[in-house]
Amino acid sequence: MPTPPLNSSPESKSADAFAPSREASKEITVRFNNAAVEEKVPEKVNIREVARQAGVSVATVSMVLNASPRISRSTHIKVQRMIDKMGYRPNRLAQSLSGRYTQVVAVMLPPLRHAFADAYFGEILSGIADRAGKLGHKLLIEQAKPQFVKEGKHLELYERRFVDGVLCLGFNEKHSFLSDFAARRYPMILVDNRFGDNLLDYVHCDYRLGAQQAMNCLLQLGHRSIAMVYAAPESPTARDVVETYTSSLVAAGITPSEHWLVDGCFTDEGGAEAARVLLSRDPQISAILCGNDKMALGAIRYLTTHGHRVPDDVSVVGFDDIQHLAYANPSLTTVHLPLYELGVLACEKLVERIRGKVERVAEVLPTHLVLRESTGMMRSLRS
Amino acid sequence: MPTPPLNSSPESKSADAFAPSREASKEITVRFNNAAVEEKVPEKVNIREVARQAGVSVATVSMVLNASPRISRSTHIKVQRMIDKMGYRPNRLAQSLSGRYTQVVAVMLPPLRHAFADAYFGEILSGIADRAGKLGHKLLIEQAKPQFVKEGKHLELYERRFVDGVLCLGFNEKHSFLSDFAARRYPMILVDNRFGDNLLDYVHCDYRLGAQQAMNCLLQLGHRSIAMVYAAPESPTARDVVETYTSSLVAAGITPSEHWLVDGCFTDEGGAEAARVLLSRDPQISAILCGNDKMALGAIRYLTTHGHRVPDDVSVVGFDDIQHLAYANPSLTTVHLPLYELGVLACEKLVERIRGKVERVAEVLPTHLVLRESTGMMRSLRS
DNA sequence: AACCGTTGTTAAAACAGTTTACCATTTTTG
DNA sequence: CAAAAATGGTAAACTGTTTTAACAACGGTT
Repeated sequence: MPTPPLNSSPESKSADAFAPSREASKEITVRFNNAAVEEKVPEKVNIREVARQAGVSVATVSMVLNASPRISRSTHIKVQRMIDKMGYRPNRLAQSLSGRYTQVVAVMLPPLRHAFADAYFGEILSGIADRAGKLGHKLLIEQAKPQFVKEGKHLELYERRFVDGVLCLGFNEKHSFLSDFAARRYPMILVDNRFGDNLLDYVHCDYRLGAQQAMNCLLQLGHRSIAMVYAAPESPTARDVVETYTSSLVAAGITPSEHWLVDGCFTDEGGAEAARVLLSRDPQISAILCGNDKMALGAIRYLTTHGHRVPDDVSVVGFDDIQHLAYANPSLTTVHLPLYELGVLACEKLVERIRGKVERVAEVLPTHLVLRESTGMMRSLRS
Repeated sequence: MPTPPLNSSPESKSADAFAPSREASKEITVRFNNAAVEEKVPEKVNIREVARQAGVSVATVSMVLNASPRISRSTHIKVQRMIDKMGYRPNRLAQSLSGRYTQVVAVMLPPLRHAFADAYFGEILSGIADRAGKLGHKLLIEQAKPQFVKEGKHLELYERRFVDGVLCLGFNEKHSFLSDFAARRYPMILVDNRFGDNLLDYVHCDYRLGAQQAMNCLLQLGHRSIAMVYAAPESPTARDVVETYTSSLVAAGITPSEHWLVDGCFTDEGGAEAARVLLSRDPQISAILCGNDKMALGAIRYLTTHGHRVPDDVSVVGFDDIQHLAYANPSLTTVHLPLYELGVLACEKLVERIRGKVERVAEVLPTHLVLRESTGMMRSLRS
């Protein structure tokens, strides 16, 4: 028995907040039953029927529904009352067919086995879902399996009018099919990355700033031999981190060494292996900057189980600030990425783009460093 | 820099498999460009236009699209060729409006802060997404926030024709609004739980079997003082585990003690705290059965940091078998829940229910125990 | 030769809304 | 007080499909 059902959740507020919902759902039941009683067969109540019962035209009901200013107050009330009485709900297939928008947004995830269970994606998704809900949009999720792209289903999303726009999470420059969207001017925003050619709309965290914050911290603590576990060099934002790492060293008068750079594949195990390789290459290393928290955790696990104390011997800094890691031992100093906010922003901008309010989306969100226990002063400087 | 983008993924197969997609998307580009060249303004090509160009009626094109046997081979080919040439894609809003189904299924998650980043939900979701894709269905995700339910949006999902059916993950008997679905005969399947009144369709893992497997293991290892960290007593499947735990003890001639039962709230920290409480109540306890892996991990963390060796002093068994935990130290013995398969089955059954092929869904999937390092023989029995 | 059953196709009627052009009333303006 | 403008509402066209009933054309029976 898995994951906390509502009421046993840590934030019991959401559990309490749920209580009224039961009454609410009862109320709805009552309302629907009333409708059923009054009209014997309320099956399939449509706008025409409402218009007839209210003694107005179909156009009038439609305008009431859309709060058109051309309808007088009295008519509005009369029609609205009938709508409520009959329990009428406009069919959104018909609305979208005749109207301009579907009010649906797709989220595309990469074809990783655990894409749906990922803390990083999950945090962004939460932001997207919350904002989409507020904007009255529904969310469609797709995993961009090779087959899916091969059959052109990503374009079908628009062309068959499933959605108005797409948010793409976890992709990088190698996924060139993303350019198909831009080529057809279909609204699409790349989330937490960008393309080198800058033709795609994007919204991402300021990885340069984040890397700078992490490096400033380590340098101020007196570290000179600072290694880095990177990943996914095909991702521009990932390259930002490596470049900033290197230039920070140079700016501090330190000569970067190729021996200090290892690919950790963004995974737990990759991070552990990277730590092993780094220390075997250069035992002087006293700090490691990791491209994400998972790799940082792997590195810490390797270090602590192989006679290196963290942070006494080696300091470790991560990237992401994913949940449930604040409790790790030692807890992880990491660059906090505003992923929830990023999701919110991405969704907001996408809708603006769909509505034609903006032509181009290119936003960058600031990061900040969260100081915890995995970093400490350079050995030689401690009193 | 988060979660592995495709190509740096551990299963590099999916990365390789992705390569062809780029060519595929290019091909599509080419095809669309051709269409554009041939017809100047291919904007909004619809079935009427295809019919005109092909010299047949609209009905004929529709029947070709739906592979009706009433269309002759020659006509079929002629029309299909025109469809391809014009790059025509049927508008699915119109299709659904006129037809019976939307071909969309909703997944409803509880309003937990990290519902989208949860390993347990994620695994089920993967199964659902894969099967939905194969069945030609799209997936809509909703979080059942209190406000959402209060406004009756869960019913709107059907009534405004957003979806044909709903899968509900992570809910229990306290969420009585779920009964609204059954009351209206809207297709809905409760995933990995059931309701006491048995009025709701469900698909869940065999928690009794799982608990039995875990208990058999511990009893065979010689343990007599076996505690249990449960959670969410309002969940019938969670109760299954507690009941089986108790009856197993009785069957083994052991008198269950209330001191052996603590609520761990399904969380990491809850599990740690529960372990503390248990051992303070009864230091004799030599084994702990936990209602999920998170709590088991928390318990192990507490034990190992407080002078109890796992499994030498205390054995721990979890429930779920979530990924990335096989590498924990010590690795966790746990009851494997077939969550991916559960998702597949749930989706499959929901579609059958939608199509009227079945009246009722009530399926249970078997579990199995995964033996790892967190369990061992009772101290006194070791040689 | 009149009748019947296939076979393949079509016109027209759903499906359920939005939007536009137009038409009466009123109200305001010159 | 007539003309112009504003107000409130409506009929009809439109969105893009599926489905049904009807209908030719044709070969095969009596």
